[in-house]
Amino acid sequence: MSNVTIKDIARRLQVSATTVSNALNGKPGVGGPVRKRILDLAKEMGYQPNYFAKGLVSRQSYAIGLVITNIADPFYPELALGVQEQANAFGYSTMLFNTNHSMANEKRIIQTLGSKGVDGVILGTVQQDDPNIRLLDDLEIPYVLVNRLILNPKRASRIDSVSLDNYGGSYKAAMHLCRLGHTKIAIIAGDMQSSTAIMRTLGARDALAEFGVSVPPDWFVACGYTERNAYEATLRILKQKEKPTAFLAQDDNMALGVREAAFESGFRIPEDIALVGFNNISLSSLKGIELTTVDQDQHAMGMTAAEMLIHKLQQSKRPGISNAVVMATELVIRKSCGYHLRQQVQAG
Amino acid sequence: MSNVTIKDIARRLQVSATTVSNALNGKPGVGGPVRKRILDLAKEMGYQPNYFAKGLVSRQSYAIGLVITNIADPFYPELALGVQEQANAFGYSTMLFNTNHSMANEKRIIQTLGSKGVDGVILGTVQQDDPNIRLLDDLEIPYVLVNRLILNPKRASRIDSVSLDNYGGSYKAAMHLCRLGHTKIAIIAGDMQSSTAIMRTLGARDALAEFGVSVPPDWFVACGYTERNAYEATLRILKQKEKPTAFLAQDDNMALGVREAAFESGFRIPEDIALVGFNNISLSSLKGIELTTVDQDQHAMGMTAAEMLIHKLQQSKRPGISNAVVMATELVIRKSCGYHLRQQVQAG
DNA sequence: AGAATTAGCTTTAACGGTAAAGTCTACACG
DNA sequence: CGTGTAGACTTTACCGTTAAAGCTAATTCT
Repeated sequence: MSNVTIKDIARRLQVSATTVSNALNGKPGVGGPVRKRILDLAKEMGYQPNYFAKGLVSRQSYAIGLVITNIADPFYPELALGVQEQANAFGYSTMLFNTNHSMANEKRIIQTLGSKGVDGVILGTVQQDDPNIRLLDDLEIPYVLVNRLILNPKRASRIDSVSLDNYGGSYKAAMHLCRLGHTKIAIIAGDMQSSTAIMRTLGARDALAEFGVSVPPDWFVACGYTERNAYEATLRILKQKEKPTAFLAQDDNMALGVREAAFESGFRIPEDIALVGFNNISLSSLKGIELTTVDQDQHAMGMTAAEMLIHKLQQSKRPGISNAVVMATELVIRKSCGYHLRQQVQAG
Repeated sequence: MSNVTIKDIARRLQVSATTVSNALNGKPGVGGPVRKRILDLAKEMGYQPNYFAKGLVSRQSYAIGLVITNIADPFYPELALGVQEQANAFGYSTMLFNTNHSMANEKRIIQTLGSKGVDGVILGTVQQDDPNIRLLDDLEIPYVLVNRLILNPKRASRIDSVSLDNYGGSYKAAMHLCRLGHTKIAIIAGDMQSSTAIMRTLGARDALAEFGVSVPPDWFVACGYTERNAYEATLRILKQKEKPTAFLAQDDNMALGVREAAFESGFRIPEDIALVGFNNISLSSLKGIELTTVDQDQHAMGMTAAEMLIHKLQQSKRPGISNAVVMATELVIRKSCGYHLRQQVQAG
């Protein structure tokens, strides 16, 4: 941090500190020649305004916090990138924090964020009964939820959010399996405290119901979005006498866990077992994986969330209007459900 | 940000602001009963110290910057996670920035970081003739290089860094191909301005030289670490009359690009073409991919870099000692080179 | 007992920047 | 020719916290 201050410049030019400040900030009340001398000297001396002093006066940090579960989960990097690009475009910086799915961590992070004076927070980790929303309210930190939301309509109506059409995406995925004739379907769900898992489960069940299909309790496992847990759950399911012919994973990572477990148990995908994921992470398109999954645009979601937050920060006072953006999802049909095989049969 | 200040507490308790400050910071000179009353009231009123005021006095932000090329590159999330975990453990927060491989962005980011008053920077994007190192010096921001370094011994001796044994890892990878009998080997290199690519190239060439193998100019392509470029370069190489039997990719992403291009050109891996990557990103172990690659511990690298930086920040003045940690690499043999086929042949 | 120390507090000043209210000059206007 | 006023600048005060120095009364030392 350079240690040239406004006062140093003022002293050298025999003017007051206020004049220097005004000149540097393009404010009126400074004559042309003086202004030029100030600007020139500031550049020459490498003047950098002191962030803390500015923040102390303006109460603005131009920093926002992004809270996610874990940046190493392939779902998040694109989202984080979107947030950062948009934030930077508006002159904001981003502080990234990982909760590792722990509410206690979430709490600590929010407190840290508060004490660091961030202007706002983008929260991607809320759970349904999350007390930390209250904490944000108490600390008077503006926030926007991303990817997840609060379903309770009483609370939701006052909260800004950017989320996915999880219900619709999951509905489409389940429909796809039903149309391919599957009736024995297992659901590998995420964390049922998260709105994503709740809505994806709802969408899937509604689609299955239309075909009169229901999922036996043994075949519905909530795995908390980890590949490892999905892998183990699948091994267990595939050891049972009665086996499903299709797996609906609520996340591509978990789909990969299912995939590994299926292979290890001696099944082929898609010939023996059909598999659908959710999120369309980059590696799901790789040759040999070619996972049928639900696509959405994490990057756009991140950008939208950042834009929404900054917009909120920039309007002087809370106008009482809350905004819930829902982003579209799209089923991407690749090979893990065997749809391509069916087409060949039809053709022949 | 709560707006309870030390002065509010002082007024309510009829003591001076300094006494409140001392009590809250556990400093001596405050009597037991008064101290207790201050602490209780502070908690009751929800006092949060003002970050800017504290920073203005202490000149410490307890924030560090992490500069990488792109968080969406699977190489970085684990590194970022390691940095953050270690930083948090020492009470520091992390601001993440992506250069997108642009030096101009890197410059702007460093300036932003300077003006935000970060205590130090972990830089994962330096190039060989990088002028932004000078910028960091000028701004007097302590920094540590991670993953990349400055090779020029004159400059390097004064710079802290955490890097990989890129030479050794690449040497081992190339050796593996040579021992399998390959003599027609293409190298898909990264950005030759980066130390990683330079050292990996050196290691590979030295290993090949031991077997009398050299790489024709057409078969050496610097792709700037992107899957897309690697894909295109491979398509081009595989259209030539003379084709390599093995590809040495300096990065797993690029290896995946090679893989897709090879499949698309009608070749099988490993039967027709052997492939080695570098980094051992998580998806390289997936069934059907099973990429032979060079493993290292990004998480540990991130943690080490953060620890080194914070250690540097905490020792009062520059002791003049610089520290260059090199982390081990290990060849992970999977199926993309056909080593497992060869064993079967030997066994049969 | 008188001097020296100590605990427990207060006052002052400073960190760097800026808003608000002043001062001073030059010039326009009736 | 006096008055008003706009422009260029300065002075003062404050943001919230803390370091340094100062004060007072009680305690310890000799």
